[in-house]
Amino acid sequence: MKLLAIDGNSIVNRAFYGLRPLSNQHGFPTHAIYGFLTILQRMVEELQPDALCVAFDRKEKTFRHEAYDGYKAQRQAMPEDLAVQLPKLKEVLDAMNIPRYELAGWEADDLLGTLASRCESEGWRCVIATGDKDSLQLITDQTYIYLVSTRMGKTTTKEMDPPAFQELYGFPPKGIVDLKALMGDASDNIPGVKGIGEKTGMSLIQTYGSLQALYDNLETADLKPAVRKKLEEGREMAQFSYELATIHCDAPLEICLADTLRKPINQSALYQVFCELEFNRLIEQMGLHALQGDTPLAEAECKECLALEEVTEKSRALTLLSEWGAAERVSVLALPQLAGIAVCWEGAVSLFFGDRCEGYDDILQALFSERVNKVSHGVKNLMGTLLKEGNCLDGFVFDTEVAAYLLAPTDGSYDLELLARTYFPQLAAKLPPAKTYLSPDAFSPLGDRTPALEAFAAYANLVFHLAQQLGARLDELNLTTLFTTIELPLCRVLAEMEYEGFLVDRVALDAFGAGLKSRIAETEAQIHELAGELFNVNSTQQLGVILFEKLGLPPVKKTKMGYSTSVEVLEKLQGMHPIIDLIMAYRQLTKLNSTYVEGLGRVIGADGRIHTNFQNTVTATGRLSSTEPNLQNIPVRTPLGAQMRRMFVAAPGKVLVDADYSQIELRLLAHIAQDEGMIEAFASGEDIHASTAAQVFGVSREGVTSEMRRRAKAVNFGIVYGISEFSLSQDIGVTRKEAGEYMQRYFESFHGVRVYMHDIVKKARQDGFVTTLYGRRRWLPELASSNFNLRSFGERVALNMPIQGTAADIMKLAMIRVHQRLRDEHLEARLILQVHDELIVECPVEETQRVKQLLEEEMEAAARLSVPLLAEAGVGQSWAEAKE
DNA sequence: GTAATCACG
DNA sequence: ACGTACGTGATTACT
Repeated sequence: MKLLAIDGNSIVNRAFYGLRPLSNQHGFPTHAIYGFLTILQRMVEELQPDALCVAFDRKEKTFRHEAYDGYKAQRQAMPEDLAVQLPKLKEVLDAMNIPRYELAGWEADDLLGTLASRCESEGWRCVIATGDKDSLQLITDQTYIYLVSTRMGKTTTKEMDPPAFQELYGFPPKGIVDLKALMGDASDNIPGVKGIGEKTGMSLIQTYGSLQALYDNLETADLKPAVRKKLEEGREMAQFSYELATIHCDAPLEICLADTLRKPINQSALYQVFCELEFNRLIEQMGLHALQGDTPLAEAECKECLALEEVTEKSRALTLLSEWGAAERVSVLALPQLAGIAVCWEGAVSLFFGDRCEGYDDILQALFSERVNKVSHGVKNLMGTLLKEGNCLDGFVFDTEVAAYLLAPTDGSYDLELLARTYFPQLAAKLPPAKTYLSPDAFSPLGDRTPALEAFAAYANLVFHLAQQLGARLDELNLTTLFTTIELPLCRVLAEMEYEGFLVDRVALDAFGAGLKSRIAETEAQIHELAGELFNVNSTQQLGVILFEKLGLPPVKKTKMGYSTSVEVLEKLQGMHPIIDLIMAYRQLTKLNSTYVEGLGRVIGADGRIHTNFQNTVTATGRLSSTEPNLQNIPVRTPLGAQMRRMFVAAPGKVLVDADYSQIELRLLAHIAQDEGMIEAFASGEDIHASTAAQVFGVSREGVTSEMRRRAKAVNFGIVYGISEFSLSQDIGVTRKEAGEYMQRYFESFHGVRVYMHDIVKKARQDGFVTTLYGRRRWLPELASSNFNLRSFGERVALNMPIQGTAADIMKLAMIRVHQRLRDEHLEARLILQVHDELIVECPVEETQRVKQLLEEEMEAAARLSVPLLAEAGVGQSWAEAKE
C-alpha cells in the first residue's frame, strides 16, 4: 500500500507565489487552488498512490512555537488573497473525497510525520509531498519526500529517498534537524546560530555527524577561530532551534489509515465548486457534469420548461415566422452547413431540419431577412454559412460571442458551455455537452434523436438568455455603442471578406517553392560539410551542440533548455565562422518554404483562392487576427520574402487596390496625449521620425542623418510599447546610458507624452482597466500584483492598449464605411484583406480610380483627431505591386 | 502539449 | 535588485 500525504499549506503556498494570478469574474482569487490541483493531478499520475490525504496547519496556538513568542510574532501574516482561497480549497478536497487533517496547535508537518510513522508500523509506504525542506528529516526506507518547487509557472519535482538525500547533503536525513539548528530557517522562524549559513553548517554536520557530537567535541575540534566563537555564543540558540526544527511524530490524530484509501469523487459537488471557481479546463479534462436533476434550479432560470417543437410543415413555419417578426428578438442556432436550425423565443424552441421540413429554403430566406430580429452566437460564422448557401443575412441584432469578448477580451474562448457556466451556473448544471447535438450522427434517424433535439433546443434557449444578460452587462460598462456601431456591423464585412478570398497564382507559387527547395538542399549540404557531420539543422538542440561545443563559438545567450540559436545570437556570431551566414540563409529559406509556399499551397480552395478566417474575438486589444492561413504575416521585410507577395494576385480583368494608414499609432499617441510638439509635427506633414530625431539629437531637420532617424524611429516605437531604456539600447545597439539620454531628451521635447504615460498608468491602477477612444476595455489585474515583472507588464499594457486598440477601432470603422460605400455606389469592388493598418480591395480595372479615392477618403474620414489621419493607396496586378 | 523560432503590424 | 517593448499565428522538434 502506498499513501500520498500532502502538506497542504506548503503546496498551496508554492502555487500562490509561483503562478501568475488568476481570478473568477467576481475578482475572487483562484490561482493557488488551481496550482494546487495541477500539482495534485500530476503527483497522482506519477506516483499512482493507493491512498491520499492532505494535512493543514492550525498554528493559531502553535505547539512548537509557543515557547518562543518572539519568533512567532515575526511570522508574517498570510496574504489576504491566499487566505481566502484556503476554505475553498478545502471544499474542493471534500468534493474530491480526499480526507484532510488539521489539529489545533499542530503544524502540517507534525501531522505528516505522525501519518508516516503510522504507515511504517502498518507496513505501508508513505510519500510526503511538500515544498518544505524541513520535512526531509522524515525520510526513511519506507518514507520518502516528494519535493515540489514552482517557479515562473513551471512546477518541478524531485523524489528524495535516503540515497538521494545522502548524495545531496553528505549525511543521513535525520541530520537535517541538526543542520537547521545551526543555519536556521527564516521562513520557519528558526533562529539558528548567528553567523552560520548553509555552507558552514553543511560541512560541520558532514564532519561531526550531529549537533550533539559537534558541541561535545567543540574544545578539540579543528575549527576556524571565528566559527568556534560563533558556535560557543550560539550554544543555547542551537539547542532551542533544534527543538523547533524537530518534527513531532506523535500528534494525537484519530485516524485509521484505511480512511485514506482513494475514493471516487463526488461529481456534482466538484462540478459545482469548479463552476464557481471557473475552472473550465479542469471541468473539461475530468469530464465533469452535474448529475441530472440533483441541483435545484434557480427559480428565474427554471420557470420555463422548454416547449420543444420540430416543424415539418410549411404552413406551421409561416405562422411561427410571423410571430417572430412581431417579437422583439429571437435566438437562432444553426448546425453545420445549415443542416438544421433552432429558433428560440421565450422558452419556445422550434427546430427545422433541411431533410425533414417542407419548404426549408424558403423558411431560411424569410428567417434571415430583416423582418426577424435575431441574436446568435458567432454571427460572423453563421453569415459565412448563409453566404455559401446563397441566403439572406439580415436582421442580426446581437452576438453573444462578440459580447462576451467585449466584456472580457483576455479570456480567449467563449464557447457556449463556458458562458453558461459563467453567466448561468444553475442552468449550466443541467446542460448536456454541446457535442450532443453537434456530433455528425447526432440526428441520425437510425438512433434515438431525442437527446440531440433536447440539447439543440437547450442551447438555443441558452443563447436567448445570454443575449439579455450580456446586453445588460454591455450597457453597464458603456460598451453598447462599440458593440452596435462597430463590432456587429463588422461581422458582415468580415464574413464577406472571408467568402471572397484572395486569388493565388499557384503556378508561380510552385515555381518559387521549387527554387527554394534546391537552394535549401544546397545550403544544408554546405552546413553539414562545415560542421563535419550530418545533423538536423532545424533542431536548435543539435545546432547548439555543433556551434558552441564542436566549433567552439561563444554562447551569447541561453534559453531554459540550453543554448539559444536565435537570429540575435547568430548576428553577434557573424564573421566568426562561415557556417553562421549559411544557417541564417537556411533558416530564411526553410521558413519561406514550409510556412508560406507549402503552408499556403495546402489551403488554396477549389476556386484558386485562399479564404482566411478572420477571428474577431481573440486579441486583447481589439485587433483582428487571421488563421488557417494567417494572411496577416506574409513576408515583406526582406527582398526574398517580399517575393511571396507576387503570388497574391487580382483576377483577370481586375486589379488590387492597397491602402494603408500612415503612422496611425503615433498619430493616436499625439492625439490622446494632446502633445503639442507632436501634433504640430504631424500637422505640418513632416516625416515624424526625422522630426523626432531633430528634437532628440538637437540638430536641424537638414542635419538629421539616416542613423539618427533610425534611432529616433526605434524610440518612437518604444514609447508606444512602454519602453525601458535597456530594451531600447538592445534594439538600436547603443549603451544603456546613451539610450537613457535619448529618452530623457525625447520627454523634454514631448512633454505631453510624458504626462500621458504617467497619468494613464495611474488611472488604470485606480480603475482596474484601460479603454480606447471608443470605449473598448481591457482589464488589468496585473497592476495590483506584488510580482514586479507582472506589474511592469501591466503598466506597459496600460500605455499600449489604448493606442493599439484605438487604431484597431478606427480601422474597423473604416472597413464598415468602405464596405457600405462600395454597396451604395453599386461597385463590383470587394474588400478582401485587412492587415491591421492596411486594406486590400479587388476591383474591375475600370473601377480603379474611384475605388482608390474612395478607400483613402473613407479611411481618413473614419475618425476626427487633433492630427490629420492619412491613408495612401497603391494599385497593381499583385499585392507586391499594389503596395509599391 | 510546450518551447523555440520567425513571419507580420 | 528585479528583467527587459505591444499584439498576433504557423512550423518544427521534442517530452
